[in-house]
Amino acid sequence: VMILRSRFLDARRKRRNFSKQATEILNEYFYSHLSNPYPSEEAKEELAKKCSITVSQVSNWFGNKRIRYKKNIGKFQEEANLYAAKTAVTAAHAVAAAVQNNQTNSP
Amino acid sequence: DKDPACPSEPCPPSASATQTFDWMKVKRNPPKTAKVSEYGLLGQPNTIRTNFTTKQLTELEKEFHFNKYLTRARRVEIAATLELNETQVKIWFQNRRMKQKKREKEGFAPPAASRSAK
DNA sequence: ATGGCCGATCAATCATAGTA
DNA sequence: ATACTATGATTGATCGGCCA
Repeated sequence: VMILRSRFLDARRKRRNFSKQATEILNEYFYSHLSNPYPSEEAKEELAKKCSITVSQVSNWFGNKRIRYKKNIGKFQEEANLYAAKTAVTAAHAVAAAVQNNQTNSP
Repeated sequence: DKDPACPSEPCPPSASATQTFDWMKVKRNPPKTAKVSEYGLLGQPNTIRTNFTTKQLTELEKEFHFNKYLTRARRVEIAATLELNETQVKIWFQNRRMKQKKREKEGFAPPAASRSAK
């Protein structure tokens, strides 16, 4: 038991939580792509830059987020709605623009 | 990115019915770290993640620095010596190579100056 | 058709940061 | 200081795609 513990003597485990803004950006992406929260390599690089973290960290974040989210969807419902509403604003603009552009849609 | 968006958003009053997408249903098959030959009875000799001992890891690491890739013969030899499956040794090397590549890519300490200061 | 490798991901766990 | 929870990282192993 204690033998197995030695493997984790790596000092590299000095975790530092990401900044609030970074988490904000990551969550925004996650919830606005909830149907498929798998950012492409390019998207990861972009997120990494915006969050000032590495691409690997972005991957870790999404990996952990996805697993933990599906493990207990209910626990994230509140957070999900929060970001859903936040991104809804942006979406609304796009929709509004689209609607205006071709409002010739009638049943 | 795609936009299968909402052809018809039937979300009445309730709320943003955050549905259950496929990725949330994904389930991985349990590890088949076979070695069941001995036990014809119990169904799971080891269906869980193997914890390599320090000794095994040390040996694997040493071999890795000698050769990044294994030959069939070497794999058999190491597997026998460390009491692991050839598959486990093979997989360990693959993961090790990935880890190596990842380190070369961003192997230095990122400044990352940020304190959440919640 | 077969088997190894790659790249991405999963899933469980470790160790620490943050919160009560 | 104490107990518990949130979260970043690590890693054995799986999944799908590609190639010899």
